[in-house]
Amino acid sequence: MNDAAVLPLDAETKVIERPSDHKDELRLWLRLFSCKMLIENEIRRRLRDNFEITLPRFDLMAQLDKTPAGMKLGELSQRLMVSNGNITGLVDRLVEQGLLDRQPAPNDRRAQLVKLTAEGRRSFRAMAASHEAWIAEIFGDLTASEREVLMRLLGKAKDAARAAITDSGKG
Amino acid sequence: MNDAAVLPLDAETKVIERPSDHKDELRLWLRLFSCKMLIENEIRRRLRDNFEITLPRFDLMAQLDKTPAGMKLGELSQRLMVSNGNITGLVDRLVEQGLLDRQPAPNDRRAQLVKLTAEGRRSFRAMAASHEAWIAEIFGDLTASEREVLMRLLGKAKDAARAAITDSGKG
DNA sequence: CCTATAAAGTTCAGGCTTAAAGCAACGGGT
DNA sequence: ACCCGTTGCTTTAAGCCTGAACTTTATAGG
Repeated sequence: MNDAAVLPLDAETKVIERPSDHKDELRLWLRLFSCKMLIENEIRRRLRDNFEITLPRFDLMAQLDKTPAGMKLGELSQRLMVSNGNITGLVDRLVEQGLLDRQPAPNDRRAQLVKLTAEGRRSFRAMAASHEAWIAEIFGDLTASEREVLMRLLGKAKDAARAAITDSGKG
Repeated sequence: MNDAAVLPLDAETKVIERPSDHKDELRLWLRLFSCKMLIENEIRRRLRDNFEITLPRFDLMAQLDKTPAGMKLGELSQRLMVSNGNITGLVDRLVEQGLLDRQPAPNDRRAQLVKLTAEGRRSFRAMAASHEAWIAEIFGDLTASEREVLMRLLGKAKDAARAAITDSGKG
């Protein structure tokens, strides 16, 4: 997933002469992947070193911080794009840490509403400030307009991906 | 990590009036993340449904397919950007499946060389063809020049991230 | 040769993640 | 009221992943 792994095209994997291969799309995907991996690993390390928290827990708290009214577990699962059962365990651990609060949802005895506790919110806000600065630092070498273009193209890629997914009958 | 979670800026999280916050970098990161997640989940599903293989195993085999001479475990760990111990287990399972082959490295009794077996190579090549087509399908809505720009900007982001990481004394 | 340091892998505990199966509650149709 | 498909969540088994401690081998300096 590293450039060094992709760029040195040897004789076997030469791209040029083939009429309709798709090596460049593949390279784009690999670069997207490695870019994400690089940043994520660093953020994970800093969250651990500075706040002794894992990235998944931080991400979950970030979602909750945006919705003070609380969220249902299934909603969290959609936002974080992970499986149902994953959220159950993650919330369990955060509740045990005293950062989250589960309560029955009104009008639906199946569902639960999850919120940040006061401590959870305080704790998250402190971390979020640093986190935001780290991200800004990492993307600092890009100009505002480059960031804008990147944002737009990633949006387009995302839409295209979603279209490809529903076409293939994921539902 | 979904746009729906990011775009609806309510009163609390308004961006405009603040002079030097970094919400746009954050949104860029979130979009990169969700874009990767969307594609990865779909690829994982297709690999599973069509070939009964996991994404990490496929990725590892992809690295080995590029270097017929074989790779050391540490090299794999760097390329895939995952930890050492992770590779050990992944290789164990692939060897057990008969897709990989471990052998002692020449001139260094600590190291091992890992290669695809004949079956592993055959198996990978079959999967790789489909995989490449899927990626092309997913990125199909982007024009060649859009892909080129995206590639360049992601490269720049990657370099910037690497710089930020080594600056902070990761060594 | 001897020692110190570094490097390559492994092991371990703990946590993250998925897919699949299961349970309870909802809601529409009859 | 009853059935039935759906939804919200939990549970389980298996696999993925990390960080840290550890073993073995290599390498450099005396």
